Parts: sequence; structure tokens; C-alpha cells
Amino acid sequence: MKILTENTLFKGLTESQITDILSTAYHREKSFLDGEIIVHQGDVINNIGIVLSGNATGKKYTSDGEEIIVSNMKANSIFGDVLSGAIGFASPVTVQAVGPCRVLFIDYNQLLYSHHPLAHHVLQNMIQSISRKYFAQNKRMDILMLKSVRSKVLSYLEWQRQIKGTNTFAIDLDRRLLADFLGVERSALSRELSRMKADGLIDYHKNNFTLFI
Amino acid sequence: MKILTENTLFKGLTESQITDILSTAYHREKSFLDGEIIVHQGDVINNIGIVLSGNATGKKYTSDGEEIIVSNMKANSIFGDVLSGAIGFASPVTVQAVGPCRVLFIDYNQLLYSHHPLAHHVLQNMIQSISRKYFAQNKRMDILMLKSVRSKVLSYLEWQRQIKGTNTFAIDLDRRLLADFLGVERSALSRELSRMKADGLIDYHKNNFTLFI
DNA sequence: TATATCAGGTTGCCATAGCAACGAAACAGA
DNA sequence: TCTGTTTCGTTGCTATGGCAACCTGATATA
Repeated sequence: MKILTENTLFKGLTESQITDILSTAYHREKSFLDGEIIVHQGDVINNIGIVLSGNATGKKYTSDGEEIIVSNMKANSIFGDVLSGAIGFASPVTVQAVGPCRVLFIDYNQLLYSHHPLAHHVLQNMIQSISRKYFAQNKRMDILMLKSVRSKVLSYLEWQRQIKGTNTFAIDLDRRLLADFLGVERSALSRELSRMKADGLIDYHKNNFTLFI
Repeated sequence: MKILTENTLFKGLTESQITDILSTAYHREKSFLDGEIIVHQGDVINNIGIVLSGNATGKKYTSDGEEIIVSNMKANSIFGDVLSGAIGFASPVTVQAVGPCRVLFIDYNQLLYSHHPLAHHVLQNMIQSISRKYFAQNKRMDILMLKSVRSKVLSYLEWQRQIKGTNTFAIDLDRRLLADFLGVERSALSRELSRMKADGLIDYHKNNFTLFI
């Protein structure tokens, strides 16, 4: 339970307060083995999921069967919050365990609609969490709308520089995931990165990048 | 004030309840003339805006000065909710009046963090509103990630069919806006629509579409 | 050490789509 | 009716980038 004090959903609450508010809402802990499906794409759920340990990915299957990784979740990641909040929407992603992993499910309605004095606080944290997810998605949309691979890459790297605060930084996506994120072909991404290095715009090795502009 | 009973933020509340809860939060009504800026891109705000009458658009300016229309707002549209919720984020869009328009601004923190018994209810409505916006954005991202113009158009039209419930329906975007939405060139969109009509996939006239598949 | 595996870089081919410029139709106002 | 304006369709040119195929290097495993 100690890990929950670090969770954005319970930010500002003490361990005993968390225990207290959890007692008002049905919740259960569940373990998953590597590869097990935690949420199916298309499911309608009314639970918030919190990864207690291990890792999970959010995947999406396109109409032509291709698999796209949408998000990587580690300990204290929250999922199902936006989905439960929208009421009646089907999950656009499949959540799958990567390695053994433990997940805490909390009944959405009981947690947030309770009259517990702290429910209010959790609601506010929840809004922050959802809003942040919205903006992260918004940022990605901006990048996806750009036309050239180079402009996408530049936009992404400038964004990362802003987050990391330095001109040299490591990104947490490998080439495959970065290409997916930017909505381009992996080979096209590699090709453009080479050109940008040749043009003196950037330097990189593996996932360490330096921005010269 | 009567219009607010139809607003998603106050859904489930009576007119007097709305008046009641509004009395706990600082709010003001403001009128704008055609073209006046309501929120500047980059602003950090802590107000929820509700369009009481008239229309407004959400615009975004790319780094090369191009203007992109992100959303069209009419009476009872809400803006600033996600932005206020995220705390400290800069507005990614400029909100501008289209024709004369009246807007109600409500202090975000006072409205939601108050101990008014109905604040809870408003918070829940708010989460629903934000979550829906998230999913609308999510849907668009799915479309933007597709590679060909044809697949984007098909995905969009199938989505609209699902919403409208019939194979023949009108869309509320003109060619320019649809092209922006899909992230393609307007001429490329027109060209592909022609081809799809020739291929017998669709038929259309103006913004009325029929899907044959 | 031999071999399998995986991440990432490279390259040729060519369809797609961006860009620009123009044309047609619909509409509004004088 | 004439003329501006806006919206949409058409088309030629050409760069871009998707696709496929292959190569290299690093890491792991037996």
C-alpha cells in the first residue's frame, strides 16, 4: 500500500487516509502472468486500474491486424480512468501484462461518488490526471499533423528538450516506438535522422540525442 | 441562466441549484465582438468558459504561421475545462469570437473545490466532459495515424455512419475543414473522393455522403 | 565458438500525395 | 445581369516517404 502514496490519484493523502478511502470502495488486487490480457479492446469497464508492480502495455489493433503499442505502463501507472469517466465507452486499447504484474482495481463509482470527505480530493487528482493525459495526446496530435518526417522529428525533439531542460538528453522510445509515435515508417525515420545528422541539426547515438538548433 | 440547465457541466441540476452553486464561485459574463480574442494561445487560465450565445472557434497557429481551426463552439460549449484541470499548462489554442458572442467565465477552483454539496455533482459532470473530449481526440488520432488518404476518408466516414446511424448522412465539415481534420491536402482529399466515387465505394454531393461498403 | 535474435542503419523502387495553378459551379450583392 | 467571392473539383509536376530487402553490430544462449 505504501506505493500508493506516490500515486497521482492519491497525491496529498497519507497512507492511513488512502486505506480509509479505499475501505469505502470495492477493490481487489489481481496478479497477471506475462502476456495475460488485463483489459480487452472493446471492453466497457467501470474500474480504475493501478499497476502495483511489473509492467504492462496498451496496445491497439488496426483493422488490418497490425499491432500498435500506444503506451507503456510501469508501477503506479493508472489506466481505465478516462474510460470509466466517459461512461459507456468501449476501451480503444488492449492492456496486456509484460512480465508478471500486479494490478489494483478500484470500483470507479464507489470511489468517486462516495460521500467520504476525501473523495473530493481524489476527484480533483483524477481531473488533473485525465487533463494531463489529454494534453499529452494533444501534443502528439500536433506532431502527427505535420507533413514531413523531418518536421515531426524536430518537433518531437524540441518537445523533449523542453521537458528534459537540456540540449542533450535520452529519450525513452526506441526507433520502432518513436516511428509509431510520429506516425512514420521506421526506415524513413532512420533515413531522416541520418540526413539531419549530416545537415548538422542533431547528433545522436542510440537513444541519446543532442539538438544543435 | 435557463440555457445552463442544458449544459453538460450542470446536467442533472435544476435552475435554482445552478444559481445556488454559482453563488459560491466567482463568475462574470462578458461580451465579445466579432473577431475578438477570448483566450490567447499560451495563456494560463483558471476559468471555465461557457458560450452563452453566439459562436467561437478554437484556432492554433503553427510555427510557420499557418492557421488551423481546431474546434467550432456554439451555445453551451465549454472551454478551458481541460486547461484549468491540468494546472499550469498553457493554452494550446486561441479562442476567438465568430460574430458577437457572450461568454460566462467561472472560477475553476472556487467552483470545484468548494464544499457546496453539489460541487461533487459538478465535478462528476466535468470528468465526463473531459473524458469525452479525450475520446474525441483519440478517435482523430487513430485517423491521423493512417497512411493513405483513402483509408483516412473511409475511417472518417465509417465513424460518421456509426454516429448518424444511417448509410447516408451529412457531415458538418466542409472540404477545407475535413482536409485539416484528416491531416491531408484539400486537393488530395478532393482527388481521392473522386476516385472513391469512381470505384463505387461512396457517393456524395456537397457534404452529403453515402457509404456503399 | 557457433548461432540465433534483435535493434538500428542503408538503399532502390515507385506509388502517393503535397503543391500550385486553374477551372467550374454556386451564391451574394449591386 | 454583371461581377466579386467562396467552395470544390481537376490536373501536371515532383519530392517525399512507404515498402521491402538487406546489412551491421550488439547481446544472449547453448
